[in-house]
Amino acid sequence: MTAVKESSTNHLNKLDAITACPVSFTLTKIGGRWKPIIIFNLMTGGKRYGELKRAIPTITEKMLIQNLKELEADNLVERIAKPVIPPHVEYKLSEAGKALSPVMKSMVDWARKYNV
Amino acid sequence: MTAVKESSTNHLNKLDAITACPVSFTLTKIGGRWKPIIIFNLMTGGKRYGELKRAIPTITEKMLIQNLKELEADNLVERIAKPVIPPHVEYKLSEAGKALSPVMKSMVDWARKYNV
DNA sequence: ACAAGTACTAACCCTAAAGTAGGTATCTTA
DNA sequence: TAAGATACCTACTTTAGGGTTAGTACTTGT
Repeated sequence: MTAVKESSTNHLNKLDAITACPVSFTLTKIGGRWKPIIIFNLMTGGKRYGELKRAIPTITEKMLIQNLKELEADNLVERIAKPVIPPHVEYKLSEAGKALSPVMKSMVDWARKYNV
Repeated sequence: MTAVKESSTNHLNKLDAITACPVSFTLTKIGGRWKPIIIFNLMTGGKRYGELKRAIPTITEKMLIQNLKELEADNLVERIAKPVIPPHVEYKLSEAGKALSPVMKSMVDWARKYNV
């Protein structure tokens, strides 16, 4: 999906961090510009591709599916496609995805207390 | 410190995310390759520059001070320099920095439950 | 016949984050 | 006199994340 140079120090350090530090591991799953926002939007229930797109107006379609695919590959999100025309695809949080809510909540609490 | 193109869509989207989503805000403070690791190392108490460097062998000096400076600018870390030769500088978590421990803990818990 | 709605895909480019390689100052100790 | 210890700094290069633009398939409504 995104070409990665597996021999680069950059990549090796990343792997190191992920395996050595659980926080880093979690961050690779929910980090990035869009994942927290997508997950947040799915917290209130499953949504169609188009609904997500409208809910997050500034995201491009490329970023939206790319992130959805990654979340799906990481088993944080389930994709439910109904074989109809026009397509009907719903994305919803998996168990692991829902289990992120305490993580998100603690971050929100911290942000509210210590922002500016 | 790091030249930023303020007019880029990339940058604008980032600002959007930070202001709209508290999770994104928190992630800008503790995200990246090294910050979680540095913070984790400071959780057990203040440490000198050199101690941190030895505790995180794969980090380069550039990345170490760069991240320490950012953490300091964000008031997550305090820098205490004793005016002696050779220099003696200690870094310790601020109140806001210590307050991250529930955030880190929830991430660790999630990682332990849902990794692989 | 053509636009609209749906959920994507692929090619390409730009930039911020990370890494590489070198240098600085001051004092103590050998 | 020169090496070692300490905490940095600067210029440069590489990598990966994000953005832009265009196009796909299939059917319904006009």
